[in-house]
Amino acid sequence: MRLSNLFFTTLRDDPADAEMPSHRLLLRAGYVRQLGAGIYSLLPLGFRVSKRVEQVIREELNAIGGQEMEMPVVHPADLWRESGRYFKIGPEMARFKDRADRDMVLAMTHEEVVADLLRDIVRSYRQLPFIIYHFQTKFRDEPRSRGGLIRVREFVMKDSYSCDRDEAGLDAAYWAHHRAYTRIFERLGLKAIPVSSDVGMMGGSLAHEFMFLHPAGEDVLVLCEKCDYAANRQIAPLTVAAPEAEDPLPMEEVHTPETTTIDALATFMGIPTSKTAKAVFMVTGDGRFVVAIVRGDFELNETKLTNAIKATGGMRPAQLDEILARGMQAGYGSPIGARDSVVVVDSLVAKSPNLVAGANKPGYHLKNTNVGRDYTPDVVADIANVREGDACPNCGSRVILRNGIEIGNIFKLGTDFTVPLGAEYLGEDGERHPIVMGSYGIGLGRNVACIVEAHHDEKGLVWPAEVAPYPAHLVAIGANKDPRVTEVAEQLYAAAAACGDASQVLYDDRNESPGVKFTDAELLGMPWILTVSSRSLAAGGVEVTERATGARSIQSIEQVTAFLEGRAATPA
RNA sequence: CGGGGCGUGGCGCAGCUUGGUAGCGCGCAUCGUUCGGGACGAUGAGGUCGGAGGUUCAAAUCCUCUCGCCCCGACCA
Repeated sequence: MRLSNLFFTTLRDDPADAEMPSHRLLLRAGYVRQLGAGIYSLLPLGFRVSKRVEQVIREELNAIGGQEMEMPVVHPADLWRESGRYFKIGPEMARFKDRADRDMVLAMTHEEVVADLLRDIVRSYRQLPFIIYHFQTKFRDEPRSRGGLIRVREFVMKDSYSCDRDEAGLDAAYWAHHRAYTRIFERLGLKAIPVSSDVGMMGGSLAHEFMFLHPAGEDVLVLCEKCDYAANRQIAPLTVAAPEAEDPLPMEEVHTPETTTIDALATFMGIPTSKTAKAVFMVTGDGRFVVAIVRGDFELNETKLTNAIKATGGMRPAQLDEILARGMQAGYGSPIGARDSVVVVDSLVAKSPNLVAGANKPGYHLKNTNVGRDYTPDVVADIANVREGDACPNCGSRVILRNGIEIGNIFKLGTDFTVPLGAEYLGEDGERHPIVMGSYGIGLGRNVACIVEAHHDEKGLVWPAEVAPYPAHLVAIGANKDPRVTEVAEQLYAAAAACGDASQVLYDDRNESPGVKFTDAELLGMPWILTVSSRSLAAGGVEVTERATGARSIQSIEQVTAFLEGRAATPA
């Protein structure tokens, strides 16, 4: 491809809106353009990267027996009513009516469509198992998109679905995906850590997320310093030992002015935060008011809380008036005196004697509160966040916390969709059984962005060869001074073009100064920069620069030609 | 949804406080010179100042409403 003809432009200045390197560089180098919040166009260069990522995924999924197909983006709402998700999912699902006034939705994912196809097509156990997948657009109206391409509302995802006779089959398909994902991320140049994760709105019994470590990641991972334990903090169990038993002391109200935070309270009382109980007021999506009690030295884990009380529709912090309406007091909140509420107490609180809790009265706390004696929780469960340095649930060593970006996930769905939709097969035993499903996703754009996060420098993009839009960037310098430069450059370009894909090389044939061409070549980030100039010709051929290392050498025209024709792995 | 910020030519920005003919850098076009690290000169094109309403003799500037985008949080896979 000649740069003089490529649909792109590079920007000298950083766009004001772009903060993350991936966002900034992909905009500046002319790979993508933003259309709206969380909605992007892929320009030809960006599209080629995306297609190459797609190809890596395709190859590895085909290798585990995946069959590629395509499912629609627009679905009848009835299908989502059948699974129940039409009612469970909030405004993040786009809903509209067609001209005949039928309710329609934009696909957020495709479990329903798969289950619908299964009930239509699968009759016998002989047709199982199989894995189907597609690359398709999803729309999720996230309340907030951020970080450029990392978190968008419209995106292409590879989603695959395993369909099995039983749990054992699902298990095999699940781990086959696990292995395929490991190979995919390796090939993409992404260090991906598989972590155990919450099953979330997908339901199911087992799930892993493949995480790319990044400070801007929205998930917190719990990683063991010693062993290979790795989990999303949303589900990492708390392993903190119960404090030593104490005799319960009489409960006592104390005046504690202006101590609306745990820190202020602990300082005022002269006690460690671990001797306090913190009340967090939440409202569930299904309308319940929750008083969650964790120890003062811990934070509430909303995912654990959600699971502990089987809340649907998520959870939000309660508003002040909602708290007051139930006779409780923000800043001095307490389970004692809670009414019209679900009281959920963290397991560790239940084992910690004589804690200082709020009195539900401004300026007052209660000393020596004890679960069971002073109040009776509706639920006792592990609802607190693991902290850095806590003990690993696996080996007991210290855990560390890191932020991560989810670049892929695998879920054991089981029969969560096939039962409600009636996707069954007739087994060898002559009985009807629901098909057992798994669901596995990888977001293309997010992976592209993470590849950039992992592979760039101050000059620009540095694509791994596996996903680079072109293997090489050919730069002609001083073409109007020395006709041989044009001659050789054109000859190299023709050699690349002649071997099938006319796009083996990006050829900067523009009438630009050397500085512009070099700067753009580095910004665009092809793995090899091939410079033809009077100087290189005098030295015996083409100057070959490896983008990643900056290593330069002069190579013969024959050698470079062999590379461009695919006969040599590298030009140097 | 809460908090904060920003909308002025393709990109980055000034002008707004104190109303008075819309500016700068880069980019773009043409010509010439240049050609191994974002060249130089000359000439030129390009903007309903996000939108609507209002105040005023006069609005980019003041007021009201509204739309959009970014960041933090809530939220979400």
